[in-house]
Amino acid sequence: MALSSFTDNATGTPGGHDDPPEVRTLAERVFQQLQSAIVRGELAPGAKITEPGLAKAYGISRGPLREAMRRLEAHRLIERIPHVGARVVKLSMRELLELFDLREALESMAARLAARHMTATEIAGLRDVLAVHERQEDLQRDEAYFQREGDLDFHYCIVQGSHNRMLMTMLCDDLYYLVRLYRTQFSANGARPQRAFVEHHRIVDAIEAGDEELAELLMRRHVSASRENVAKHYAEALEGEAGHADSEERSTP
Amino acid sequence: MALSSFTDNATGTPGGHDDPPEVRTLAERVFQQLQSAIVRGELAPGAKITEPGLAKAYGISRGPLREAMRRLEAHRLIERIPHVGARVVKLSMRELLELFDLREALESMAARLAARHMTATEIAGLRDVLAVHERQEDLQRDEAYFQREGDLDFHYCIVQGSHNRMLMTMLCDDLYYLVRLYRTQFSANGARPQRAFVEHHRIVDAIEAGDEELAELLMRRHVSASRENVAKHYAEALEGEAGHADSEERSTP
DNA sequence: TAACTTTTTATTGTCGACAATTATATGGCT
DNA sequence: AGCCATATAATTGTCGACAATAAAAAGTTA
Repeated sequence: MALSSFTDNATGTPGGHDDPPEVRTLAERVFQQLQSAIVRGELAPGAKITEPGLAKAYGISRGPLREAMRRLEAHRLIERIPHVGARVVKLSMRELLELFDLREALESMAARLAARHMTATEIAGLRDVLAVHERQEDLQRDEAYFQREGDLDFHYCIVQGSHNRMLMTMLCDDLYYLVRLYRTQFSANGARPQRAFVEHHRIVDAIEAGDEELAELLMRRHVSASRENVAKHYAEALEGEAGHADSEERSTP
Repeated sequence: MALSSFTDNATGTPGGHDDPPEVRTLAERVFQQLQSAIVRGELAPGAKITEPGLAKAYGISRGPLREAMRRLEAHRLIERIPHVGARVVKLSMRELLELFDLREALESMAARLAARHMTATEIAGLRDVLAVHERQEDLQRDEAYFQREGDLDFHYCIVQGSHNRMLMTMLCDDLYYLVRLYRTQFSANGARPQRAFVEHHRIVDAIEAGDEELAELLMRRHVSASRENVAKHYAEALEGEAGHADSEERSTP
């Protein structure tokens, strides 16, 4: 059971093909398209979003577009100021570290619940995901993919295994999109694949053993280690280039 | 510093007075009004929300109303089905327990961060909140108030003390409204004020001592105890009245 | 030239109306 | 009577246009 519904979810980048009426309402469709565009970096962080521009670009009216933007705002992918406008969110390093704190709290709980509720078939599916990652890593050393999407697939499975629907929506519908946004924004290759890989295996072992506390602890360390890794890379990059004029005010015509 | 911005936030229930231009846009105003109406139970759980009806009731057009509804949907206060309609959310017992798991994860993290980051003045303000609660409880035994709003004020302060803005918005803007909704929906008086009170004090002690792990542990137990208390009450109420015809399909004219 | 005021422009907020879809009511058939 | 098909009604989805606000440009004065 290799899930691909999370990795490639965007139904129709501009020019895509969606013959079956996947989503029946315009607002829903443009929401997904904008969500994907922002997460992939096609809409630059901090870029101003002008309603007539986007409406014309997507060939729809401003009504559904505004509803989609309201949803994006609630998901923290854009920031709006009344009577002024909306901009694509631009994560600062501080907010990135805050995001890791949230992940540590929520995903460790997810691991605990997964150890309590996950079925045998679900655990088998989780092992399959790890096997796919191992093959991917072993054959072509495509660490970027592993760290970028595959890692999230693993965490995605754990959350699903928690059988807590609120936790699932909160992590998968909200936080993970921010995580992916940060990964494209900071071009964070992460690059500690083999270590993360063995940590993943240990977590699955704990889940399979039904050891709630161990699963929680290991997941907590796993996320915390990832956080420290990011913080370290950031500190290095900071002293490497001190003071650079960053491009501001990019707009979308 | 007794904060009242969370307890009584609703700017203008129908018939209220808001002379200064508090919120400048209609969509924002009707969003807050609907949010308050839902949480207070003025809009019954499961009630169908019809757009022309609400638009006429609030004296606005359907455009801003739909934007407000999209925000309510993202905050999980209403549920929408395309081309069918929207209903006020109706928390099941399972979802309520899921909510407690989320609170346990997030608020324990908040307590840990509060122990790390809270300033002396913030801790003093927190003590003031507890003092107010003590007076309230001691003088008039108004346990309902204490358990209903005051308890949330305490948790609200802790979250503020975490200095994690993402955590703040996630708990205060999303989860706490669901908590209040559940409290009105289940008419959950809770009724373990003195025990919760001493637990609150212990948590503040740990925060003041800067003991991150203890603060986290105590908060975790505190939320978990509240969860078990609710589950127990539910089990009792369940065997008390077995099989009752519940009113369905209440609409808002 | 620099700073302030006024005018112009563009974007956002709001509204009413039409089209598409679903729910409801009516009528016909076994 | 009960069930299915049709027709009606109501609600949702979408659009274009106007009003209100903010940003940008032009003009004026020291």
